[in-house]
Amino acid sequence: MSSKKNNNISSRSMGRVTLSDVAEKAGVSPITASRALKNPQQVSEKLRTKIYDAVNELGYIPNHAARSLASSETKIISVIFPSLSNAVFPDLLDGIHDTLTPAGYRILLANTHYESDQEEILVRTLLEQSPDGIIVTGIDQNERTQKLLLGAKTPVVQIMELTDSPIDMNVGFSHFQASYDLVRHLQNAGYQKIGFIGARMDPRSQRRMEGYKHAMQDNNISNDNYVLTSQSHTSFKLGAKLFNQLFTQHPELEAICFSNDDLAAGAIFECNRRGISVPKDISIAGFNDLPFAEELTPPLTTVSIPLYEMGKKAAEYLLHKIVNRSHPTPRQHDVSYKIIERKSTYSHLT
Amino acid sequence: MSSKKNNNISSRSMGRVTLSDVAEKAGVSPITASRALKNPQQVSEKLRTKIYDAVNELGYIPNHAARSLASSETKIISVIFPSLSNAVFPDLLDGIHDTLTPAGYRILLANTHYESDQEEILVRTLLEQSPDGIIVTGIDQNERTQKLLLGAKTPVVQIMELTDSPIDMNVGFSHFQASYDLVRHLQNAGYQKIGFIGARMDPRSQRRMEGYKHAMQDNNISNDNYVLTSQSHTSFKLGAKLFNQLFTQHPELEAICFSNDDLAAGAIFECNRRGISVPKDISIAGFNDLPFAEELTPPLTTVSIPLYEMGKKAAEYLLHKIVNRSHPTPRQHDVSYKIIERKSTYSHLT
DNA sequence: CTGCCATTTGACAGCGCTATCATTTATGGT
DNA sequence: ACCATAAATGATAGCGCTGTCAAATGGCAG
Repeated sequence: MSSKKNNNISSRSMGRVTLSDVAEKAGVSPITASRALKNPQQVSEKLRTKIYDAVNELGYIPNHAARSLASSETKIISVIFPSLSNAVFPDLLDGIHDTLTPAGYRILLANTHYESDQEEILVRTLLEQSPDGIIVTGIDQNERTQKLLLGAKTPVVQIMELTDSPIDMNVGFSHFQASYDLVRHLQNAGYQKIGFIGARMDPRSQRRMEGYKHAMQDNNISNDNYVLTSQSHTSFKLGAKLFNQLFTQHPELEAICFSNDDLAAGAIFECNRRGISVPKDISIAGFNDLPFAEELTPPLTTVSIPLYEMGKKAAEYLLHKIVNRSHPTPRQHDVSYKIIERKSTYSHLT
Repeated sequence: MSSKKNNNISSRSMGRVTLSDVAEKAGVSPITASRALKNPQQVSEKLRTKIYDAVNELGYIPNHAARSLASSETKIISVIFPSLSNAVFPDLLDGIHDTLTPAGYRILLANTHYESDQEEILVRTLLEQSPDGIIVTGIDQNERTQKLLLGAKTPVVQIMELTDSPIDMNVGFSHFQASYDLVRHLQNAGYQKIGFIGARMDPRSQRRMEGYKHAMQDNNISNDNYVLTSQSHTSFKLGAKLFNQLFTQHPELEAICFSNDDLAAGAIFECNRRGISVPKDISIAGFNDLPFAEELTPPLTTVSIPLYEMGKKAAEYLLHKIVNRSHPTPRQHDVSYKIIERKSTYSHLT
């Protein structure tokens, strides 16, 4: 009765319930059972019911590896982030997840810890899964990584930043422009001596710093001594430390832009502890508009990024290319940003 | 020259470079090439070099699906979390990731958004990948989910909480006990009228509330009116709102325990805004010891959880079972917790 | 009742890799 | 030199599923 190999379960098969078992139980051929699951409308209702019953009775669970091998579709999207502890990435991931999961895709996640060698290794191992799409962070993949990605002929979205020559597709915003705009905004509000504090100095932090520098130059008040950076990992404590360092050295500073909200919040906490009044004694601005930004005392002026939307858009771009076999036009999407002015800066106006 | 099918590339194969191509180029049989990649020490150095050269020259990337199908090993671990925006999970995930990635495993991530029907669906789809292991959050999987998990004969770790009857393995700590201890600690410090504020009220929040209630009962000063919960999603704003509600109604309260740091921080922010002195007018305690807890004004008394370690341990348990085909003894690991006393509570002592 | 089309079902082969077992070649002790 | 043992290589046969194409079935006009 049962298929020839069922009698002596081989060590390889592990006794798993297969589609053939289901088909046999339902009295149809395996291929019909397959269709009943993948394209139900192609199978008469009578057989379909029988097959579904058999599936439930046997507790059949499809084998994804076999399906992928046969159809060269994996329904897997690989996502490579530089970090998870940085709160922007969980938000981004949520957007990606909520778009892909309903479409039947699963997410394979990897974390480079901001090391670009890691990125190459991870891209390589993730490509072994032949994912149907890949999302990578930033636009600074090294050449070999780019070649790998290109060679895989898999849809790719570079996320977070904007580039004129995407590997494939691109969803993000200009960190340079955002930072530039923020500084110009402060300048228009009357600030002149503005400092910059950054940590980790990954490519995006770098570009924010460049935005700051250009804005200062364009206003003819650039001063390299007003810039302080650290290679250390971002934290509240580091924000406090760097703030103390820069502000002690340059008490003439009127405002400081931080490369992210965590550092800025650390500085505000420190000011509260030391009795330095923000924004009267010093104004402070952050970047990202994390949830705590508006809760600080004083609330933090910062740049808001539509992270969840960015994740959604990136996922949609992938799905578009998977379905239509060609990317949406344009292949680049600018999600933009918004300068959020709060009490940590606007004293000079009044 | 080339293998029989190479001439007319079939529509299915998509012209991918296969192991046979590598073998042919290196002048060996496919199986030897396979070994050179998986168990290099089994192949003579001479052939190994040839094979590696061929791999590089052709840009060969192994097909994971084929490997899984043939070996019934997927090198995939599925992780199911209820949320990513809750900051505890990224930390946990980092610990998992950093343990599994060096061991050659990849992470398939899914997010239930705290919906238990979602959990069942996700478990089902993730099982289709035949993961080599699964990590699920909490111990309250519904019966069908448990059966699925059990039937899959895959190593499973339930994480975050402790249970006497794990599906397979269990790494976590007792939320009940942690909360109980925190309240007893406050009582020992002289507090009597202690309130509790909770949100989202997932199983872990529930158990923390139970811990609070039992500690109050054991001290014979239990009062149901001192408990306020909401089904809404946790946020700073909600913490502030619930705090206002409870404290207005019960100004006699001396301390309030919050089900997590976010709510507690929201309350502290609100107190700062309203000029309520913490801990003089009201003491506040949180849960989780997120990075911002010690930076608040005043710093927050809370319960510290070794999240990264918990993730690591869970991953190690999986690896142990995968390698040894039996779970570590004991199959349960208590990562414990630590009560962190900070300025938001200890005024009564002095 | 025949013939034509659309719909439903099935047979076959193969996706790319590895477990298993058989075979060949090198190693070393007497 | 011999044979016993170990190490290196290969042939075969699937893993579980689906693409492709062929066969069977049903419906209906003439």
